Amino acid sequence: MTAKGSESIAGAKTPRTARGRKTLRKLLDAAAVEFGEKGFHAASVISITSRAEVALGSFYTYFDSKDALFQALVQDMSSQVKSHAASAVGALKENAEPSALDVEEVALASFLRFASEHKEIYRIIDESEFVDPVAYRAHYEGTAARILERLQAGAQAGELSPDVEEAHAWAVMGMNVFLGLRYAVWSQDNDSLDIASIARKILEKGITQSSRASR
Amino acid sequence: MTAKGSESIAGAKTPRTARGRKTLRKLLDAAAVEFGEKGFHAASVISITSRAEVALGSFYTYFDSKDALFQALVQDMSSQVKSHAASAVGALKENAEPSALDVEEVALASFLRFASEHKEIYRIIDESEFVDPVAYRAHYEGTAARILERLQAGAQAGELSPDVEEAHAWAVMGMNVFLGLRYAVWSQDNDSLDIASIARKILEKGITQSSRASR
DNA sequence: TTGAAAGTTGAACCACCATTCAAGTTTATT
DNA sequence: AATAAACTTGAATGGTGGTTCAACTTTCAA
Repeated sequence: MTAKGSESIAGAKTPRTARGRKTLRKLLDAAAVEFGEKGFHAASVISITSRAEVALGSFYTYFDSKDALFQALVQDMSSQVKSHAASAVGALKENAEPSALDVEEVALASFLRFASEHKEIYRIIDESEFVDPVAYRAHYEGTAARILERLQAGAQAGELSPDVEEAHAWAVMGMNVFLGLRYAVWSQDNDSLDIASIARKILEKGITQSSRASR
Repeated sequence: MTAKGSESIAGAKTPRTARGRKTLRKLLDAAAVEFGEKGFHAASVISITSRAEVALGSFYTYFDSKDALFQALVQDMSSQVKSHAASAVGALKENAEPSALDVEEVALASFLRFASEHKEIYRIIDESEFVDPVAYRAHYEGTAARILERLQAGAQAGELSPDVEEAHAWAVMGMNVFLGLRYAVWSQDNDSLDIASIARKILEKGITQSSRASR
């Protein structure tokens, strides 16, 4: 779960021994589960430490406060979403020059897969609106900016309408987020790929130049 | 603010005198502001009563608990969003037989107007995910169901693709919600009508039958 | 091996509310 | 005017849960 192995976690005090690193990881994992299940306020520090099988006091060896832990988790989740999509898109570009729509479809499909494996992200990102508003805005503004870049690249290439602007990115993001909530988090029975291809079709004749859309 | 004048509020004890009705209204309005500004947990009962200029104890004359008040507010907000959009769409149908896209555009425009006048809705609905999960699901499932009905009516009329299904409704809802967050709640400088027409164009060639989209 | 640094432990502290309640005031009714 | 019902008031209660801390154990380095 959570990020890689060795880089230091924002907001957490960096452990100096192997034992410390193990404890920190246990705390982060337990916290992700607790916050995902109960939300920030209902999850107590003691519920987190006992899930992690660590003493209450140890918590404060690694975090200044319950808030600091939550903020660390938001950052971690946010950057995981980002890098997950980025690597899926990157992989796609390895082989051929994909169309802008291929890119969006793959980005959504990878997001859906990620969300169904980490259903906590929704609750954690959502609750950051109240616990860490700056991180909340940063998450969505950053995501929208990345989408907009892709769309503008598509416009540049002549595949998408030259009028694409910020609002289009927010519309795409909204679609993706809600499809994820409904079909990755709330239920699993639908195939992610089907959902992604529905979204693709919506975009296909929506932001493609109409002269090409008619084909 | 909040609902009309005389109907009883779900979850609140109905006052029997004019003085009581006035106090209840003050509490509901103060609560909407407090919850909107601080969120459910950071807003204390005493902060609500003192904003309403009412004694702490009076709160419990009208509500069984802080939770009950919040639930009343969620229901109120949810049904206000619903009826606001419904009446805008209803008004549109008075004059002529509008196209399915006209209907969606008007529904979004009215939602954006409503959201910019009631920026609290976002935080209240969002936080209901943690405070009253049943209401949270009900809100989004209900909204999606209403959108789907409209889309299916459009399909019936031959204007929209016959394949429209639940996922399309969720995609539209996601678009609308995020456009509202960005352009009605977070900033105001853009014209709601411009945003609604951008969304309309996205849908226009996305869910319109391609034979017609080519025109 | 040994001392210092790192990490662990859980009881105790404390601040913060949600909620209760008994005593008071206002309003409606006859 | 008189009485009951409705409503108001804010101090007191009780529980929760974040945070601190001093004693203890483990790990690391020389």
